[in-house]
Amino acid sequence: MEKKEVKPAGLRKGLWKPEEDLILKKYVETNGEGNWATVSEKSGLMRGGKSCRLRWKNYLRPNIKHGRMSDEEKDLIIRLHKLLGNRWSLIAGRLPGRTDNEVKNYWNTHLNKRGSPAKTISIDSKKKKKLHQLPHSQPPVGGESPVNASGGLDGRKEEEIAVTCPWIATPSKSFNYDIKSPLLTANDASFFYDDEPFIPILDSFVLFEAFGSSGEGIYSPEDMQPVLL
DNA sequence: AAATTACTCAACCGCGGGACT
DNA sequence: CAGTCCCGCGGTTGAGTAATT
Repeated sequence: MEKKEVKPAGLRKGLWKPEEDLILKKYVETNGEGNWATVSEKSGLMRGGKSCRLRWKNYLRPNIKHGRMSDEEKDLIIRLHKLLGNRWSLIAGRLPGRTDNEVKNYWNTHLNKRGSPAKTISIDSKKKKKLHQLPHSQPPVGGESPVNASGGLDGRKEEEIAVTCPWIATPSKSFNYDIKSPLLTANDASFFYDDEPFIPILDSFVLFEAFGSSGEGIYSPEDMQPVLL
């Protein structure tokens, strides 16, 4: 399966100019989102579809919030990351006006560096999807690594999943160890994007997945309780 | 004031998944 | 079922800026 994007010659790269933003914005307003692959030829923008989609999603889309993260947002990011790992789109989905890219950047620059210099909780990016995107890069609530508990994943070395955040590594000292629910109730509709309807069941599923559903007995139903809505 | 270093974050890249044919 | 296309995701890069020497 060849996935290489066709890259017509002469496509612009790099920072977007205000004129380009304007063109893209007008294009989306009249044609709607989607069909990014054809945006460049239809709008006259010399940009690839991916670039257009990213620009729209991260900057031009209505209700995008820029600027400093509030303490509440920081806290939520930390808590959600603890639960979900590097699933930035899921985390961003719970932060109104914030994009996955922004959350990811914020984590990497402001929050992750609070941990060890060990660059990242990295699972080899090529392996990550094979792991079914389970956030085992971070031990969930409870401290003990599910990897250790289950004898390792794909023979990964322990160093690779080294915990980088001391407040996670030492849960008893974690300021948020007794995590309640970082997720909101369905009633809190204003908290979510219009185009990302909040589905409690789905979120429960995500959390279930995040906590492991293979019956390894790491997390009892009691453990699950606080995060299930 | 100039040079260097550190930091931030916008954008790119490669990949996997799903829809469609 | 296999191939192709499009979309979206997470990791990484590098330009721009701020801080420091």
